[in-house]
Amino acid sequence: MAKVQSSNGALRKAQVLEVAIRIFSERGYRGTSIIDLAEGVGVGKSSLYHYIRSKQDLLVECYDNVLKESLAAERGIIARGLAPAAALKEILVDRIVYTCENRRLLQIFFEEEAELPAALAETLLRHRREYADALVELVKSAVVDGSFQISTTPKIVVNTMLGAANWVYKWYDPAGALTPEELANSIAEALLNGIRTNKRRKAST
Amino acid sequence: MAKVQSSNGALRKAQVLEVAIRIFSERGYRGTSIIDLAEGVGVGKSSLYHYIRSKQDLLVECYDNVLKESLAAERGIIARGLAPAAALKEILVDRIVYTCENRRLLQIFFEEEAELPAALAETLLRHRREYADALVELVKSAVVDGSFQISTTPKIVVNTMLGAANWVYKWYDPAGALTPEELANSIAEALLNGIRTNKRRKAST
DNA sequence: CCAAGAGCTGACCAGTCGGTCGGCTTGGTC
DNA sequence: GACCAAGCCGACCGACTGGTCAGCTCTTGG
Repeated sequence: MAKVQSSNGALRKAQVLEVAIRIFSERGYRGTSIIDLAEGVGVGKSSLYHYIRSKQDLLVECYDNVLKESLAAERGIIARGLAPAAALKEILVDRIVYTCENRRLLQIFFEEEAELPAALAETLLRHRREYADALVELVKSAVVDGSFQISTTPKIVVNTMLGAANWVYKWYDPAGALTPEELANSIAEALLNGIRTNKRRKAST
Repeated sequence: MAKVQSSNGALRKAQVLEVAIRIFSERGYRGTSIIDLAEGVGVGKSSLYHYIRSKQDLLVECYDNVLKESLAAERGIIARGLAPAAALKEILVDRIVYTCENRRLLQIFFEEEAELPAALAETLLRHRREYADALVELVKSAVVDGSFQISTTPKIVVNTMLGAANWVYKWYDPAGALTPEELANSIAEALLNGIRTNKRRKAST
């Protein structure tokens, strides 16, 4: 009785990943023991191994999720054929919203690279480059079509934007006043329109 | 012979910290064993304990260094009484240069918070808030005096700028073409002048 | 009503961890 | 040439790690 002899199995597996994301993000991958995870799920530690093959597999799954989601989102937006500047903004906003809604997962994604098996580490690097390169191309196009006006290289511009967007995982507060969408639009506009060093305008009201 | 029965002691201690920064940043604090550090320095692991009290002390020292340096730099610039917009840019540039020159240290600073003893974790939070608050005040002043024109809250603007600046530790390549100063100026200008979504200009050439 | 198997477990394993300790080596100083 | 402390080390400690395994319990389908 009481013990429900459980739930579907696939559900349980998803629950394990969910718990892992929470605890990995709190204590770090290495600082989290299998027992921590088992307690988080509410089972003995041997039971975990019915759902995962190893602790590292959980981490790999985290990276796979982020990688797939990120690239798919970027490609999807580019495929819509918007003007470069508009596409760039959409990608930025989308990424910030995603980051807000998956802070813990993104923290793991950005802070546990050293724990990845060599093969995945390489894949990660390749996909990151691919992601950034697409943005660089968009910036170049936006400069050519006149909608952007940049004072440095496209690569630095892209890294600056990505930094501002990714950093959100460090400070976004889900209990805050703004929704992820509002926040994302604010940041994207601040970046694209600039904080505007206003050299010849006077302040009124 | 050959074995130098060593160097001053204080030198040795500095060397230990240097090695620790390198290896912590490569494998993570938890992924680094005392033996790794000892091998890095070239001594047996018991010998390390002549220079440090514990592994955690090394980490604490990393945080102390960054904390002291960051706040001192910010205060120093503010004390010079520049116009808010100019002070903001100086702080930003200074921070980016510092980040370029201490990538590994900054990586530790941003990614090992979970390993800190509770007392230091609190101090860290307080100092971070202090650092950010000073920037928020500068932004507010710059808005009031008309030199900035922002479309969102000062706090979001500051977090956006800090994100772009701090993220540099993730991608700055010391072998790259730009010096830290050049890079810092590029980023600061991109942020402050904006990537400028240029709505009424036409593209020529 | 029973066999099957999914779900779950405690006991166990070999390895590693951070840290300690007693004592050896060595260079500098009287 | 004797002494001494700084520097250094191998051996050791208890705690904990990720992972395995044989076997128990309970639900379900025939």
